[in-house]
Amino acid sequence: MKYWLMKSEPDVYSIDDLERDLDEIWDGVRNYQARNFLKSMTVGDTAFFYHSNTKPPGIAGLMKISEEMVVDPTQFDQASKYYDAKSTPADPRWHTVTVTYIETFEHYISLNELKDNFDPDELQVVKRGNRLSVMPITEAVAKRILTLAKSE
DNA sequence: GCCAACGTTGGC
DNA sequence: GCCAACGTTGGC
Repeated sequence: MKYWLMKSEPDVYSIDDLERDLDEIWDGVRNYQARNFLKSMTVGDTAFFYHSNTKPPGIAGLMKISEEMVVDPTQFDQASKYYDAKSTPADPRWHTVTVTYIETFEHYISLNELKDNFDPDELQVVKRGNRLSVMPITEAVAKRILTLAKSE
């Protein structure tokens, strides 16, 4: 059982969208380090849904991994901005996961609040200049984030 | 809108 | 294999 933080721009796809859809393929990741984390996810893992490029950025809720090693369909879709001409169905380059909605936090945890509570070493998202869109989180840090979400 | 950070591309 | 140019992310 592992814990993750996954970023999405709410203008593109928000936790409200996931609440409506319940399940969604986490497509469009085109960074190898992030992809490798996606490939190491297993069904039942927990992920924090982080809203990036919004005011304020922060953790909006919780989801779980419901399907692992999903081939990202957008890599074969020529109409998609995520189309990858170098990827073939026989040897797909981009794997991801399906996520399932768990809950939206009543208490949205802003990036500033995360910075007040965590060091960049233990929670990479508070590190200045961090651009990784999928990152692992230790169980201890995950528990502290959940405690923050239940406060106030 | 600015810009720091940093990943990717391509010439050599 | 190096590295400059370029593109993208994402906070502010």
